[in-house]
Amino acid sequence: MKEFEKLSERQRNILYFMDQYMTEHGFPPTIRDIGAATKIDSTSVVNYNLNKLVEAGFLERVASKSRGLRLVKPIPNGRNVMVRSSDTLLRVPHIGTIIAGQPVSIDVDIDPDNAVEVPQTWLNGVDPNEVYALTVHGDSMIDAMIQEGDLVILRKTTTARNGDMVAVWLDERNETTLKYFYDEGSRIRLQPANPTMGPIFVDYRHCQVQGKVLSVMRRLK
Amino acid sequence: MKEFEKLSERQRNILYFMDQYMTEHGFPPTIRDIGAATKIDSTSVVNYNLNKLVEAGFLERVASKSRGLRLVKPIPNGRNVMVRSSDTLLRVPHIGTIIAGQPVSIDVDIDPDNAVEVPQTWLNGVDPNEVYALTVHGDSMIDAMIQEGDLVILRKTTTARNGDMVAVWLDERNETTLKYFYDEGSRIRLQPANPTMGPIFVDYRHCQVQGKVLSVMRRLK
DNA sequence: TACAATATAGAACAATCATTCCGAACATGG
DNA sequence: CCATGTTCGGAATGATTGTTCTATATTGTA
Repeated sequence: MKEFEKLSERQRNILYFMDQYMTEHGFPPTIRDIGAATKIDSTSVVNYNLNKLVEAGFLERVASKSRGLRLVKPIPNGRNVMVRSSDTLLRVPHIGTIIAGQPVSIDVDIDPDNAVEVPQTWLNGVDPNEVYALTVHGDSMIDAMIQEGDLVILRKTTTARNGDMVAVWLDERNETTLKYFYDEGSRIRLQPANPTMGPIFVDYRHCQVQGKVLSVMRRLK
Repeated sequence: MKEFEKLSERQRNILYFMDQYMTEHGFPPTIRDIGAATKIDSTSVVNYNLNKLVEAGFLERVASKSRGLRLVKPIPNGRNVMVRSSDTLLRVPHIGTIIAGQPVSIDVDIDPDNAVEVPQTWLNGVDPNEVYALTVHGDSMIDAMIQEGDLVILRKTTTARNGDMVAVWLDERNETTLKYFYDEGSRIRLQPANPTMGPIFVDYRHCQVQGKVLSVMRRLK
């Protein structure tokens, strides 16, 4: 990154030390800590360079507060664990599994312990309160490019717009499936994500939307 | 959580405030900050309760250090962003795309601006420094249950164990692909994730492992 | 070269901050 | 009820820590 290279060596060392100290201790170092670590034995010089780093956008400071220091921009080859991230982790209730042979069951009483932590980004701006997660069971979602064990993040809804991937309950076939939704007036076309597979057509009365898929996450072993 | 309920109201308030203050400021509050927020106007009482919380395993303290305080156990209904043991958002360098017709290119100088924020959980405990992310281009990964636009989280490695899903470069076929890896001694079997598709067999000399897939994330529109 | 801007060093200062001590209030079990 | 342990309040103490000031180098530039 160009911006990082523009910094003086001392300033880069300060950032590296901040990064390391934060991950190690969970709180920022003092000016004197920084000085000791970067071989600057004048607090004013450390202070000077810290202000430079604030100007450069790498740090934020809170005046007159001990350790009133925070990394706000990730640094190359750093842990960057404690960098204030632009994203937030949200706890999404994990309310069960989705199996082909059953409608999705949405429990009313949500166990807060039973939650998945998902970056807010992956909710596509949807209100977190109407989002839930399901684990996929069985291989029947293969035509949706979804396999056993995948975590599906859904938005609670009973309607859908064309092009949405939705979880639908087909009472005629007695199965739940994940497909792209297209309302063709006289019928609903449900298109598999896998382009090698053909669509299925159902009457809208036999096609109950249970949720709109926001994202799919798969964890390999 | 049973253990949390055993705490006094003051102690629970302290934890909530800690959690809030940490996410807001990026560093822990002082004893006086805590006192002001929880309506305890004696620093010694705050100090007393902080030590109780250390005994209960919710906090860690560093003696005689300002703000030498850290949450080590997630609290119910808290943000828990800065809790050491809870899930953390990590910045994973997003170093390009994976396309069937090309080997994966791993740039040496990583641009930290080009990063994806991923919950640490999804790294399966792998050292964050050897993890990178790629976006999938083209439909050629369909047999790996991966489609256009998917984000693949990989661990940098040139070796693989049986059963790993790996990104491999097949110089004979001139393509990169994601498959399950099985060393059968005389040859390498590369098994698609999609069970309806058959494996391919290659000589190990023509099968260069570029990374092990840790997880796959798909964001629907 | 001369001038200005930037960077460094050291010291003194002032505010922040954790610790400690004492005594009182409160609870709990015998 | 008493005895014991826990929790609390207030204040004093001393160490930690950020800020400021002055003086000196270093660098870049006209």
